[in-house]
Amino acid sequence: MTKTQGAASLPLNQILRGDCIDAMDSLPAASIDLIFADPPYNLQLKGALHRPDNSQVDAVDDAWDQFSSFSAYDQFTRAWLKAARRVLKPDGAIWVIGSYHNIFRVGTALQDAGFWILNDVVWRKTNPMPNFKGKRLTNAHETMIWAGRDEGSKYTFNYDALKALNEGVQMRSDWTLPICSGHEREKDKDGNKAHPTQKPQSLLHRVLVGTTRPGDVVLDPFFGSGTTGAVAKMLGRDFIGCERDESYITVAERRLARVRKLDKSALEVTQSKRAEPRVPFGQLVERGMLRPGEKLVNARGQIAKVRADGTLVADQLTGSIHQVGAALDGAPSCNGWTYWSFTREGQKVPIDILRQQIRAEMR
Amino acid sequence: MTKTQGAASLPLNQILRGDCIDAMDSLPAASIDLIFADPPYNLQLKGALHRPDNSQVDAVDDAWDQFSSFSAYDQFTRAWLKAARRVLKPDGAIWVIGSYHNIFRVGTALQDAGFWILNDVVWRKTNPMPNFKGKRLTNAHETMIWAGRDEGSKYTFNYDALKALNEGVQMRSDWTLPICSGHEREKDKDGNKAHPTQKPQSLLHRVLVGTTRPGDVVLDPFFGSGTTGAVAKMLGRDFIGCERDESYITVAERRLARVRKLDKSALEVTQSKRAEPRVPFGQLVERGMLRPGEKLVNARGQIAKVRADGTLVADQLTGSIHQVGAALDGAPSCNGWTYWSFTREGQKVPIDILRQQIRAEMR
DNA sequence: TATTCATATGAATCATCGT
DNA sequence: CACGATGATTCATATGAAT
Repeated sequence: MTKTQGAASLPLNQILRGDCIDAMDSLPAASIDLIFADPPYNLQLKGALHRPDNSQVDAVDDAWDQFSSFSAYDQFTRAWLKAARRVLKPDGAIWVIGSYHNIFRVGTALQDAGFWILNDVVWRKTNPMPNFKGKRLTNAHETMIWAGRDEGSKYTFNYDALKALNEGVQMRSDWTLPICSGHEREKDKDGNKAHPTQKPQSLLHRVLVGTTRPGDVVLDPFFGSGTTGAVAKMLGRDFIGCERDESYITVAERRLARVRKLDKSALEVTQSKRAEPRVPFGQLVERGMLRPGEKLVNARGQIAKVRADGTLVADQLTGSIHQVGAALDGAPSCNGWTYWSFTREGQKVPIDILRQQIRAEMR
Repeated sequence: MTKTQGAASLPLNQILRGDCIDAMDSLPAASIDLIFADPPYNLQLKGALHRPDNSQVDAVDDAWDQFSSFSAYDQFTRAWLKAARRVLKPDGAIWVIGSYHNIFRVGTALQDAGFWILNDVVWRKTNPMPNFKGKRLTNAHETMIWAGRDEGSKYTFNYDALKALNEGVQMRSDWTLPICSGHEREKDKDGNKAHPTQKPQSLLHRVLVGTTRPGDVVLDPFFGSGTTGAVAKMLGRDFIGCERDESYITVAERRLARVRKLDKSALEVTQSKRAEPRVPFGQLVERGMLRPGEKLVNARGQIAKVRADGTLVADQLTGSIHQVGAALDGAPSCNGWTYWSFTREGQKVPIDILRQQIRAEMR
């Protein structure tokens, strides 16, 4: 299918084979409404990584993620961004997703090329891979940059749609969503994951609902398994994908054939009521609601002292509020939140009151 | 107070007046354990912003946040990072906080200068300022970059303390904390906020508990209202601040005078097992806790026999508790201490229990 | 059918010390 | 510096078998 766009026409809802720069250069200038790009992250992993149970992590070690230096990665980034900028309409916008390995290079290149950053958005993963060796923090998020083509671009932003998606509260710059797994994950003929870094549809759903209109043309220069195309088709947007790996193209085409455009009623999303958020006891210390060194007391008048990392000490015992409570009672377990009290103005107050305060703030 | 550091001495727990580059250049090389930097964000705000109720937002429009171009900001960033890198110990690390206006420039400059990014950490604000005009997403987070001085730096990471702070679950790269407000916010003599961008103590608490040791020297090149110094003092770390604005120095010094160091027991945090002394398995045999010839068993019921020199035999296999365990599982490695159990009174007991007994005696 | 248990796995720059 | 030995280390889901 093609669409007349000014004097030229666009190869809509197709995957363009080969290098994305060549593919974008073949399109007319100022013809695209939105670009979503998931470029290589330049991970540069060294050796194999094993889980504590000795299973090996299936790492992203594909040739397409290998660059010889930051400088080589920058050159690559600036080249594809230049081609991307040419095909964008003056009021068009771009999203790029990445991790700390590459996102700072991408952000700098975007600003240097004249794009105007509108927000950086954090995708908080509900189920990230842990840090198996305990040497760093769990890498639990990825970063997306949303930018207009120019400082003055009149970008599309469906404020009320996103507010509705967020239970009537203005959508924030941090999005909590699970990684792509289960039925949603595309498999090859052996049942293995067909693409190492398939993005969840929920992420693209939010991007496209929030920053495109029905009938808009969305370009994805690194199409991969085709999540952008699948969600675009479902939401009644047109897409153009670029991909140089034939096996990914095969997977994406099979996937796209399965996708049906949603009717209006199906588009209405139902939000599940989220459970009460977990509040670590240490947060009461960090936030100064309890001082390190402060004394807590249980119903029998036994005392424990708070430490800077949110653990307690009582007699010879050390551990979490739950562990120390259980040990003092000789019980297998204990709810520390209701077990311990602190003192304010001569009154004993259960520490759970403080947790409730934090939860109230989080809402 | 000063501390002898090699041949030179450090102006500990003081605020150095003037430009931070000059101040850092006056310090000896390789003398600082950790740097926490909250540089200008280069916001480049245009006009005044009003809330829906027509009150005006008190914007960050200070002269110190004005740069003529991205290039000028980059030059500034690369200059202070160079000075910062010189004063860091080889195994030192740096934290830099910023927003999408500047953090991509900072991250690129860090990587180009040879720092090695360990994590990017998202500070999710529980109570961010909304987007009043409904033109973008609520800017609800800021980004921190944590980086070692070099790729191979043996940075400090108190994994177990952070895990304890997070209720026994590995700490993630997204931290949900409220902004600094209320009585924590430093006020000037008119009762107005004394600094436009004061950071919450909870943020620094987590940074310093997680990535410094008691007695470490923490440098903050953009000291401002002195949050880094206040939390460092409280946690028994030494600090050095740099600040060129006399009014901020006045505020910070008044604030620091109020802060009390926590007592020792409150400062102790959960220790890593790696810090425990190493106990050779042979010592269990020497001490008669296990007899030569005694049988050990793994989870699958496979048996190995203890020899007088502290090696094991199973089938044709001989070697350390780790080597025989790994070989039986066909695994690349194995922690023999948790892999093997012995029998006492009909009960299977992990041999690690015996190691813990020896360690308890050593204390 | 409901519940429990065991197993698999995800964009990861993932160890340290002594010889 | 290279190498070998020691030994520390995981969270949330999805899936499928067993009860």
